[in-house]
Amino acid sequence: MGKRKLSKSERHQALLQAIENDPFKTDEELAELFKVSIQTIRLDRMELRIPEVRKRTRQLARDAYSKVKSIGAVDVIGELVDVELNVSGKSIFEPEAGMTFEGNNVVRGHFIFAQANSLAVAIIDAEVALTGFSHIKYLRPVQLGDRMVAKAKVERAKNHRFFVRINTYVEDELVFKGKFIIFAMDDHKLLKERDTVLAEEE
Amino acid sequence: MGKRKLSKSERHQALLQAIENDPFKTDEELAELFKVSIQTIRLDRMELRIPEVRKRTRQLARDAYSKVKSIGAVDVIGELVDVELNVSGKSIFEPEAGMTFEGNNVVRGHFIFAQANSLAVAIIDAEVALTGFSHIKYLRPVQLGDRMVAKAKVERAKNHRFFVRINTYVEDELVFKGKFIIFAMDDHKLLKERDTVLAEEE
DNA sequence: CTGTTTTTAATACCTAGTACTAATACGAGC
DNA sequence: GCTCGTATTAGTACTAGGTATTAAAAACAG
Repeated sequence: MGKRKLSKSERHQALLQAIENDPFKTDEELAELFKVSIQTIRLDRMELRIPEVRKRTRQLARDAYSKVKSIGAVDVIGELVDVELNVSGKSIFEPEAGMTFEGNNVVRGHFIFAQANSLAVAIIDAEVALTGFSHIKYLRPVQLGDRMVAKAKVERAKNHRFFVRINTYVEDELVFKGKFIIFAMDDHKLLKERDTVLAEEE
Repeated sequence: MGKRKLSKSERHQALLQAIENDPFKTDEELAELFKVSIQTIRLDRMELRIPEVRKRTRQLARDAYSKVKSIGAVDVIGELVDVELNVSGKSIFEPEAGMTFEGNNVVRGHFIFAQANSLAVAIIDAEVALTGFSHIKYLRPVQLGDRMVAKAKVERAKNHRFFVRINTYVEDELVFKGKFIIFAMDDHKLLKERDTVLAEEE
């Protein structure tokens, strides 16, 4: 695999990736991985505003714990513009304070995800939609104050399944991309019933 | 609320509770909470085999991340004995190494949960069962080598919803209790379809 | 070859602990 | 009262995984 020495910006990209798919790595491990000193990794993290491993994992734990993970339950994140049902759509979202990591101004990934997810669901003409997803990629960190534009395109539709591609941009720079599979359901009695039962059980 | 000084064992109980519903508390915060010194808290944690806050949260993060939380996907945890379909059941489970927290021998909660969940699902006579749950309580830590006996009783059944109470014991001492709601479904085409589609999308 | 950027090094400090030793307080029985 | 044993608190040395800062060395670009 890639052995030649990476440039700073290449390393930054690789670092974002590496931490994305294993947030538990310490600076020491990352330094070994990229064959640079620990200090270099720390500088990189500063520039990329990536918090230390303990804060990263604490945040992960908190997210999971406080069930903010009920992303599916969020109504709509972002303002819808240009919706052509079952074909394409666009949404604009400006993250607010409280959506960032402690201290710095980098927007937490699941809000970016949530905007994309909301849009994917919104453009499908169905009463109830379930999402499956794959090939999600966060390309650059998004800052507080950035204006996120998500664009959706339905690539295929088969039976009641829609394959939707979402690209999210900040000032024409791609920050996120993902493929979503939306299941449109008419018969949604089951889900509704489940919710009401859970509610009735206090 | 409870102001009088707690005895050691009372404090131990309270400590388990406190950490259960906020695993992010540091020893310092716990010490303030119980009006004892940090050292006392540390001694308590030792005795109860509760790891430090950083390990607790790292574990939480890992659990959430590695989606071992796909507990629903686990086939069956524990050996079924005495099953009377749609009425009651019992299962026996002896946790193995690897199901404990790093270092000490305390069994991780989701295995206890998984046994209960498995049993609840198993005693319901249906092709596919979805679980909703509530009122879960871990009462005492379970050690490696403990033999966990889970007992299930169907309390109510309405339409295709079953309300199941599970109590888990170690040597006749209650270690876990929970109420589960099981949704029995005949028409499980949707779920199956969802899986095959996700698989076909590599 | 000089100037700038990038990388590495070195140091002091921080949090939230472990591991250990030692001193003190508290209650029960006599 | 005093004494024994448990419970609690105190104190010290050490650890991981950092932050923050200053300074030196290396790499590269014109």
